[in-house]
Amino acid sequence: MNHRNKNKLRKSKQRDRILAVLKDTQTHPTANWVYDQLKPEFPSLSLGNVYRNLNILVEQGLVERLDFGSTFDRYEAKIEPHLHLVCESCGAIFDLDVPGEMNEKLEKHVSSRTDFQVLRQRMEVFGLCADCRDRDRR
Amino acid sequence: MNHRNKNKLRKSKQRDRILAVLKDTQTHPTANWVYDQLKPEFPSLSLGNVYRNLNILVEQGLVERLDFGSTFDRYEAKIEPHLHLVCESCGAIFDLDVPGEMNEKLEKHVSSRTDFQVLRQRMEVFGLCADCRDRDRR
DNA sequence: CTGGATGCAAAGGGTTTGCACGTTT
DNA sequence: AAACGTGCAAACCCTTTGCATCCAG
Repeated sequence: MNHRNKNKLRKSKQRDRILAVLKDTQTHPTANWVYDQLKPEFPSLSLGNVYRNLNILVEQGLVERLDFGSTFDRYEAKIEPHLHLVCESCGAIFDLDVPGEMNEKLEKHVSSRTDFQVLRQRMEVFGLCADCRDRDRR
Repeated sequence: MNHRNKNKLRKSKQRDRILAVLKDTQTHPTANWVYDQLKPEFPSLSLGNVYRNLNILVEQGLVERLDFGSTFDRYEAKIEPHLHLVCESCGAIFDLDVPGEMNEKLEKHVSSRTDFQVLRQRMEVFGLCADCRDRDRR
């Protein structure tokens, strides 16, 4: 898919800042949002380059690509495993910790029944956030 | 997003067959795969119409759209909640049951800590399937 | 008859890529 | 100097949509 060699990566201010922006935010931004954030800082920045660097960061394992039902990808800097609460009405995404031991339990469950080697997990809950639920009640 | 009225849906052989194909398969097909399956049966079938009907079926809650990292959507007929094992090497997707009570536990966890109303859950595990793991060992 | 369903082809829209130039090592 | 990084714009590709036609109710 990609023939970049991990050992040959150079420093790049743009890439550094893209990662920093992702680490700073509590949201789960789109590539375009990241682009908007950095455009003032790098007036010549191109959206294509944001995509390129996001892909590199994902390859490096520093950033995770999120794929919800929406039409475009969202990204987040990799942190502790956590649960995503996705509002199906307004699209907001909230983070929550995973119930204790649940990750371990799930992995054991898979290992005990299959030969699949688990590298990472994803748990998501879809529904209505408080605001949208209230709005629907009117 | 869509202004179709659920009460005004008519029967359609194409839509019936699309759902049937999804129910018959153990895989998690793309729209194009479904199209290929049905093209011999409906020589005039168009890919656009497959997409239209898949969207209708998703709206009706009969089919679920899956969004993994791949470039195109996959679909599956709605059945019992289950776990997806996604191979990051070959893209294969396997189903597995969810450990007992885990769904309930997760929902209680969310309800007890937020005002988020849970409608559905998604649990996925990414890693390497047996074949790909063996291949990597060579 | 009426209005949803379909085929066809064109348009959409997020993401990727080729190329020439800029930058890091 | 060599090779990766960037900007720009065009290309990609899956998905959606407009429109004339078809068909179920």
